[in-house]
Amino acid sequence: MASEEPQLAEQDFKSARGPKRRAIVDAATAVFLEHGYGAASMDSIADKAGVSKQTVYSHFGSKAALFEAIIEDKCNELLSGQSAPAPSLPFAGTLDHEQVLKDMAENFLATVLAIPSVSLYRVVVAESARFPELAEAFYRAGPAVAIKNLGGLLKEMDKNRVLSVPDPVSSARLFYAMLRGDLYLRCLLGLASDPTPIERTAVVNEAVAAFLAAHAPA
Amino acid sequence: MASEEPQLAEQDFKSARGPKRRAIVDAATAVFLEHGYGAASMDSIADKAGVSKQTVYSHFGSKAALFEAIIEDKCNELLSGQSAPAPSLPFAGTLDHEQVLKDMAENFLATVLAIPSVSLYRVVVAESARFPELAEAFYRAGPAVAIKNLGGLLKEMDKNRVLSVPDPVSSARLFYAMLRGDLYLRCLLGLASDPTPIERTAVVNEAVAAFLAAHAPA
DNA sequence: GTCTATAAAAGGATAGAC
DNA sequence: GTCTATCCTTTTATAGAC
Repeated sequence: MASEEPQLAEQDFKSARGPKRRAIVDAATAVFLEHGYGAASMDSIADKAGVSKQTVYSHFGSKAALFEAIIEDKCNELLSGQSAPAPSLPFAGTLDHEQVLKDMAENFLATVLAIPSVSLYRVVVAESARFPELAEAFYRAGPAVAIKNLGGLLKEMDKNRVLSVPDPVSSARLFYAMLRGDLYLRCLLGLASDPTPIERTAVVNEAVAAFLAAHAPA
Repeated sequence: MASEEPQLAEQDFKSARGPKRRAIVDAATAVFLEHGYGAASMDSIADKAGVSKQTVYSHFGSKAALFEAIIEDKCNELLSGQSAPAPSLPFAGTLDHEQVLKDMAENFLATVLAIPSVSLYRVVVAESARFPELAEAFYRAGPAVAIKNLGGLLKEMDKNRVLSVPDPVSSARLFYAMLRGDLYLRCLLGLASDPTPIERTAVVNEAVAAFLAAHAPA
């Protein structure tokens, strides 16, 4: 049944069936990320998209359905930067492992400290009780992938004896925890906003230094 | 002006002016922490408190004012466990510094992973744009105090040469960042709930071990 | 102070024309 | 598919009696 309507590719989710859909998606994304689920109204989304409210309901059946579609899509988009399986593993031992970790840390922090990621995190955490599937989708698209990739890299470094990493997955978790430090917390609370590259680098250097000291080869 | 009405002590905030006020505070706390600001209705708070809605408005003028009073109070209450200035500093050098750090870490994790703290954090982060004063009050009552206290302790340990801590405040931030790891994230997302002491201890041991390795005396 | 109504407004969702 | 107009529930806030 319904075999004539195949699953939409990621690009089609936004643009398929006319340009109005794209306008709705863009508007809903902006409104939900800025105001959260409760404070976002279907009226404001329709206004911002330049369409009538009924058109919004024609494309997405309800506010909850629209929210789920937008947020799940945004999880995959924003966190896809962490999906790269890291530098090709066979070369991990020959590269400067400190620089590899610093690059990964920089990339991670630049992503998660950016305003869209902070907004997405706020919304997902706030609505995790009402939309548990979104919380799970967020975790799977972001932290889970990042941990898995870094874990693989650390395992390789352990084999090459440049680091001592008896439990690569735990160490990967610890590494990202170190990066999600005080600066991240202050961004989430709105006390700091859009940190400069200098601030990010300071966090990266401190975390990598501590991580290397804790995993020095025997 | 108004000098005849002194500032209320913390206890009086809840119980002064009749027991109904206390019932309202308790009900509002429960409802706001469970549902967040937007999804909480004044009707549900009045119902849960067993009073009429008008009584709620008589004590607190508006929903926003009630929210601010409740959340700020809860920040001070929940995070006061971190306010103890740590074991008396003169003895810091003579105690087992590893055990001191483990105890602090245990105490910290037991506090922040508990359901009320997780709920409070969710609400404050979610509403940080609408109530920036609450975000600041949260940071000052919790993370700022904890960092300051641990920083003082680390400074003492550095002087006593049991650890090498050139920048005590940065190291304190790093220590707490390590503790707010994957388990904490999963609790915020509702993917894990009320972790067991065993799970907490595993995080504590890993974080303290890494921290000690990174700050081994020269 | 406290309660029972009652505004007054906002917001989610639908009907029906084109 | 899209729009205008409307329904109806929820919700903040207030009026007025006791």
